[in-house]
Amino acid sequence: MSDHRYDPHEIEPRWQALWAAERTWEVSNLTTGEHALEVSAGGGRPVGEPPSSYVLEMLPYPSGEPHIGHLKCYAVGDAIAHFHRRLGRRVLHPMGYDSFGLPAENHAIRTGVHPRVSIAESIASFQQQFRSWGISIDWSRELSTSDPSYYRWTQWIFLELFRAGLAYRKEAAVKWCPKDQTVLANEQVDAEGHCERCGALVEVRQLEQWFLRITDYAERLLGDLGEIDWPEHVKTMQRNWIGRSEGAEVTFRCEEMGVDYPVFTTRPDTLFGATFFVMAPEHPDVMRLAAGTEHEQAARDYVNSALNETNEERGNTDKVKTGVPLGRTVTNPVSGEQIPMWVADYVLMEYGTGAIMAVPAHDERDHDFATTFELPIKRVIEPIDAPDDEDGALPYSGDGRLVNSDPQFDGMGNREALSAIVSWLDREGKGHASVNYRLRDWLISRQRYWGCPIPIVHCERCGMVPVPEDQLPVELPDIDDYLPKGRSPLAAAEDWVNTSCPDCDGPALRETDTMDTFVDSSWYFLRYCDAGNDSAAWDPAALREWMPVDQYIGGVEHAILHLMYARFFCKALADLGHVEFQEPFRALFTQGMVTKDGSKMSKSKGNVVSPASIIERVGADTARCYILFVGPPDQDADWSDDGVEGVHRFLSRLWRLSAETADRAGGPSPGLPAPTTLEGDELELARKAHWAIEKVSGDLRRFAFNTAIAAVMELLNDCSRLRDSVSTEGLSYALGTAASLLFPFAPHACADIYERLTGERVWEQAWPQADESLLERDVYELVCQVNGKVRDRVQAGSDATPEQLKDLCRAAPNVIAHLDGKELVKEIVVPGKLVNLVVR
RNA sequence: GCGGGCGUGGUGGAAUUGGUAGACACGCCGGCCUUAGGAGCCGGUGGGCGAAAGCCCUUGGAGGUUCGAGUCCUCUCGCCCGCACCA
Repeated sequence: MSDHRYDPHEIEPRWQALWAAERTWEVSNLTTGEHALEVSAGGGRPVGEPPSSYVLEMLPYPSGEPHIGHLKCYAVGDAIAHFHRRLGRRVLHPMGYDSFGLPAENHAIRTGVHPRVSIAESIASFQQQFRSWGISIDWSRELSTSDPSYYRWTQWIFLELFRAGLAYRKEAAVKWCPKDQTVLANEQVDAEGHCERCGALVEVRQLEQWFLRITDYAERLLGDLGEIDWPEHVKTMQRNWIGRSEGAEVTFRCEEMGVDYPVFTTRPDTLFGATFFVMAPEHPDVMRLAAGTEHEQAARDYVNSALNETNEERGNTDKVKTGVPLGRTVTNPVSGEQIPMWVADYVLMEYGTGAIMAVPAHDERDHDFATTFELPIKRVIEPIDAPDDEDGALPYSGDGRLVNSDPQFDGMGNREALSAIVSWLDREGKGHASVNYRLRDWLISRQRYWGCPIPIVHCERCGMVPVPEDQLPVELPDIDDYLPKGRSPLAAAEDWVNTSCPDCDGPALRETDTMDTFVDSSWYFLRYCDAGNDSAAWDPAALREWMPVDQYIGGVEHAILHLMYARFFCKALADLGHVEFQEPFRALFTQGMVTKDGSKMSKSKGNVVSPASIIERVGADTARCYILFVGPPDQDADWSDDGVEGVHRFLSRLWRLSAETADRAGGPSPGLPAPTTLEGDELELARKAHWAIEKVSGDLRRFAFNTAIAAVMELLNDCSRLRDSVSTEGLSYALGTAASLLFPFAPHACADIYERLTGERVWEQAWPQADESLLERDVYELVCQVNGKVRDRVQAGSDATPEQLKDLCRAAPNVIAHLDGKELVKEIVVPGKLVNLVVR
């Protein structure tokens, strides 16, 4: 035994230094001309591989230090990036930081350190650690969303949306976080009505805010999901969030007030069963309707208490229904009946029109309400299977035939009646077919300091005026007091706020709200394509080269918000002529969480495994391999220190055997020559190497990194077993292949091994190709079954005919024993696998 | 309630198209080497019966389709995730 010892602390920094010095992972844009020749050469790319690849992991929020989840995400992305490179593709694999936002600002409030300073420290820490992980990043394109050179273009995009009418201001009932003192997007409030950031109970306030018109894109956001290679559960979440419902808008008229009230319903077929009408407490007409009636005071009390309810209280479906009558009626447009108007908190202002027709016989909620307040319940749909069952349970929401409606509809199937009734409403001018979405417009303004300023000036004479492009960026002024006071801290920066109108030069005030950080991250992947451009957000030619992103990688927690917003931005920018594609991310991979002892890592539980400490102990290659080996990367994985040791042993054995073999060979063998005489163990080992090539290549394409690493482990196990019975050349070939295949997961150790064995750089080598002739075996083990049970195994030639296979099976000793005295009724032959004899 | 997913040895997991269940690893047991081992190497390891050959059982549970089911179908239990008074 020689004194070779696997020492990641020597190996890893050495290769990192080389990659940094040579800028190995940088790619330039072909449009600059530098690489124009390279693309035509094709670089030995296999047929069917596109010339370029954009591999992107979701950009990190730089807070403190990277955690184990980052390690997993970048281990996955880096494996894909390396694999694509070695398939001959030019790979864009950039890095940046989502550096605006509340955590940095709250930290500033606590410590007095300016967010710009604390963010810079975190970024330095992230960058240093990412380099210590050996991730193959093109650092020349690094960006930070809080940098004026970046947010200048965030502001430019905002103004493009503003000019197109896609950014607008309106007063609305909005979610307000009393602790963070800011407005939140609907998506940032959890189901129980808590602020996603700080957990405080969210309140509702009427405020004028900035919105982006994402609802205009609801249909396209839904439809285009069919064209992208995303996990089905993420697409489902987006579909549910968009919440498309088909139905009709039907007008109910209040004759006393002379006002028409449209409602949205998915069940116009039940219109004849509408026995009352309910408005949301927030509906602007509620108090006007109740005024002067005996119910005025009760209605006022009810609305006040409903508005003070939390979402949690109000959303509880088990709660007994509450409401009060308004003392008015509306006309049922099909029956002409006068039905009473009510106000109740089970109707939501933000969905549909804020008012509903109530059909207690065929809707559970309306039924509860009608039961509580003894309102009439009128069945208009009868189940077809039980037409005589007059006492059939109500509410009934299934299909059936119409009863108690109009003679022209009675007896019709309800689905047929639905369209017939809608056509009738349409002809009478009382309604029309309609589609409703759950999706709301995106509220993007925040009354906070550390965000991208909204580039608008408010002028007394000209109104809202966009800041001219040549005056961008509107830079964030430095302030001393970040404390939220219900208006943006920017409002206190008077020198900055007071400005002149770009149009009339008169006195004007700057908009003091900043943008939601999701705006910053909705376009960063475009900026990477042309990160250094200081005359435009991007050169369209640069986007043409890289976009859309070939493989996007990140956590499922962004399944709805970030991924929906980024898709919306692309579609809006495409409509404005700035990009030429509709979908930003062709393929998406969502990695699972890393837990410890079965639960989420957290400081309070004291179960945090820090990447820095694990790398200090076993090195980056081991940490990266372990996190990919522990299980399928889209599933949650529990961190185990014992498991890490196992992977470390594997890398040690691979490195040690390779170093010894390189010594034994007396020097590197360029080109990794395969052994020429292939027989016996030599052949067996070569076959194993080619089996591993085939296995790892397939596994990488389906993100099965755990089985890919297991295949290399098997190859190494064979190398160890056969080390003394094969030639040094044969052993070198197998070990070099192992290193080549494992390189995407353990780049430092594998670069080191490959150089020792061949003198060459593994990342410059084409991905190995399996030799078909070595994948086929001339003999294999034929499984012999009787009645589906394995009874024996015999050697069979690959070229044996089905008849010969049957004969072999029938001749197998243990098969004979089970055939004894039985009648053979059927023989199933699966060539290459098994023969099954069916006997009676 | 609606939608999606999962359930395999002591543990993490494998089985890609309906074709040998348990690859690979952890852990455990035994052995070698060692002054020592939290180093390294070799062997064993789903359960039951058996000296062995071998036989039986086994992928949450119950049925079904099939020559053959972890994989497909029906029902059922348990867990996880998303949405939820969305008209």
